[in-house]
Amino acid sequence: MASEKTPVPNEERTERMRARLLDATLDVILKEGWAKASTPKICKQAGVSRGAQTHHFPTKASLLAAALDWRAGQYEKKIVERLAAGEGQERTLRALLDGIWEAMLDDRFIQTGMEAMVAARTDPELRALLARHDMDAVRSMRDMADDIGADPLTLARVKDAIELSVYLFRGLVVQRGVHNDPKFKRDLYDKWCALVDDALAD
Amino acid sequence: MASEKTPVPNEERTERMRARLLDATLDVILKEGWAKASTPKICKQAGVSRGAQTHHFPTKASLLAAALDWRAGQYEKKIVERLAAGEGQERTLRALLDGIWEAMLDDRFIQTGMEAMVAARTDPELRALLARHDMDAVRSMRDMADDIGADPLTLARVKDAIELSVYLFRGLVVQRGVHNDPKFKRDLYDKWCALVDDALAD
DNA sequence: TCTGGAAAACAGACTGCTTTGTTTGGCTGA
DNA sequence: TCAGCCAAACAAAGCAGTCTGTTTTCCAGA
Repeated sequence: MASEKTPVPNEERTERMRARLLDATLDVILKEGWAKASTPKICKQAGVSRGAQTHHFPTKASLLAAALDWRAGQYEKKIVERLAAGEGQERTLRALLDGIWEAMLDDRFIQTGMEAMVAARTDPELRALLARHDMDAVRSMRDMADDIGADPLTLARVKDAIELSVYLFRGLVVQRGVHNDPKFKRDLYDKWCALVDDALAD
Repeated sequence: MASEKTPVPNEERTERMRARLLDATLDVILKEGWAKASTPKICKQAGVSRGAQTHHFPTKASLLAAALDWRAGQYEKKIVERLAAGEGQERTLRALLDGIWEAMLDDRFIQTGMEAMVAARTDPELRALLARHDMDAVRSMRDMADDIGADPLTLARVKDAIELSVYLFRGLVVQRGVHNDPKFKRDLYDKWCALVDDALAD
């Protein structure tokens, strides 16, 4: 009658359930903050029983770690995609900064990352995990400068400018938690770009 | 005999108790992180009963708010003192940045501030409080540039550079929770100063 | 100056709630 | 049948806020 049985393979079921949980984990961290992100809330957000959650992720720490791993992968992908999108246009430092800046504006990835980084200060396991993610992220941002045609000396300076930009943007993201004013952010970004331009155009 | 009774005035008793609690609050946030800073832990750290804590601070939120207010005041004082200390030497942008940078290295004030700022994103009351603190802090940092003899046009640029520095340093503080490498930090600071020098020396 | 009650400061127990991890049992695809 | 998947109940622990009782300071009136 009504029940058309479409058997779902176990492997796929597992994959779906994990994805829903990881997704919900980031959602809850984003909405409630790191401190108030509890497993019951995550399960409710995901529409999953707590039994299912504990089956796939026995401890809360394992769930959070998996979510952050997944997050890092998605973020990396996002950066790469954004680079590929601007394949045609000229490669300038400004274009790179614009790309990083826009990627940084994505709440879901950046805000959860900041929450995790701050929490990692007092959590050794989390710290080790994020240290790896962070090194990868910074390195890939620096490497983006390789496409700019530049002599080795200025290339190093450009890469340093990019790295500094990353940290500055992170500071602005934290700032955003306190004042969320798009215009203010935009102005500051423009000032930053002007400063970098002046510095590198000697 | 043995018990020389020196009655302590209520006013002073209150002041002492409050100070111990506020101090312990920052200690616990620093050591355990925002999420795990509970009132029992704070009381234990302060060597105070929970009854006393609830007497002076009926809710946890009121305790945290008071501690952050106190922190902001201390931080302001610290900056002013540092400025006064270098009264004799010449006022340059570099000297100002050095001062801000050193003040930023103080765990007790900065790390607790970062924890609070991130938590404030999902806590409207905390957010309002920190928004005020932050505006005051940034403004006072900008005002520090007034002592530098400079024409109005470059003065504005110097102030912008200071503000950008503040956000950059905050990004580095967050970074510090993940990698705490003094040399790395120092190198990055030097690169930053070089960049600013290049930008403003046109 | 002395004194007795009011008010404040403090201590500790208790309540209701939330959280995390475990366990028990039914269900489904292999 | 059997192993993995999932749901719900359960146990232990921790937390915030309230309440009761004790000690200390304050202050007004004799």
